[in-house]
Amino acid sequence: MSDNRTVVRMDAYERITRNAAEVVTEEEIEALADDPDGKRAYVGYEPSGVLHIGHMLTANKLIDLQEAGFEVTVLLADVHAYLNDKGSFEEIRHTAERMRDQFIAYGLDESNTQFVLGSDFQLDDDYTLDLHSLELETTLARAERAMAEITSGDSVKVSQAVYPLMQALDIPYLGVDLAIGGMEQRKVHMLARDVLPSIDREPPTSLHTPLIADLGTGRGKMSSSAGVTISMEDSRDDIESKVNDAYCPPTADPEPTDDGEARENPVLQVFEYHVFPRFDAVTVERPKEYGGDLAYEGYGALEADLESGELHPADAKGALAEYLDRLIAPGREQLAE
RNA sequence: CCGCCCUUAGCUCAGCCUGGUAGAGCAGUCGACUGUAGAUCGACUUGUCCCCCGUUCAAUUCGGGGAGGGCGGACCA
Repeated sequence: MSDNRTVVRMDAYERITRNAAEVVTEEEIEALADDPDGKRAYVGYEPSGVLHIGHMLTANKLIDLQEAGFEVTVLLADVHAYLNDKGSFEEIRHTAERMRDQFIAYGLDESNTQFVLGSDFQLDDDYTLDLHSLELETTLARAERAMAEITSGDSVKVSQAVYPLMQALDIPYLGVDLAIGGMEQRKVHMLARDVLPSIDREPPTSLHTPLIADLGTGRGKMSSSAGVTISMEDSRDDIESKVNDAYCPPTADPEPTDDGEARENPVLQVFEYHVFPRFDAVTVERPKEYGGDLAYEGYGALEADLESGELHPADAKGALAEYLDRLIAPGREQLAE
């Protein structure tokens, strides 16, 4: 923090809640923002070895929280991944180890981030008995609903009903004040709020990041399993090509498809949720014939320029690839070792 | 445990009755047109037809066995 004078000072509440799709509850977040020091937030990730843009979105929020004074726990959820049919336990555990370095390379503050392996505490006797207690409190239908957006595979296993209950239980066991996740996690967090009091634990406050639309179509949500994603494995050329192929009408509010399915502008979304949170200023390089370079200090101005036609989507894409590459380069180098 | 149905391209499925190694839509790839993408045209690609055994000159197709998935198995009808 050697040069704070050029950085716009943001108060804790604003930094904590910016770019959030939802916060539960507003009052609880305000209380945390009033005195963030020593408070702990967490995200759980199923280990995948390589960080992708979905991980990066919640990681941005963790960085915000660290800058607001929070302490941060990253749960490398090896047991969860196992329950979600992601492979053998040994394989999962191995990839979990690689993930830690990926997060550090991405920009989490190493001295202020606690990495915890799920299996380090989720197999303890007390935990197991508490888990069974939550199982007793929860109908199968409720657990299945909570998992609807998370489950992999086409048939629901008993393990996948246990999964959200463990997620709930992790919160008190990790001593967490604030649970972070994408919007696909909201039903799990609501379940946690409902069931934790039954074992005399505090219901958690949660904050959910938005889901970014599929890069290629602007429809649905970007997924690492289907469609195009961006990860730390991508070369500069990969990124340029993926960004160039992205759906990008010259507006922030595209027309729905002929079938009536809603569409977003994923290029703008990536600027909003990935680029501007990490860069104070963004320069769009533009050939002289089209008016020369443009500079932005916030997302709103860039969106407005795209909307008005001042900024052409092709130029926006060029800048997006450049800044995404800067975000990914450290992780890519780390992977290469 | 018992019964019925399903398993064919990345996805949803047709074909099998009347055996001769297979199709559609969507997706994807490549061009054209746009200073991006999309839309729209044009061209193109894709398959252990779930596995094993049997019958047959020949099996995705017929028979048997197995695996995976779905639904059902009080009463009422």
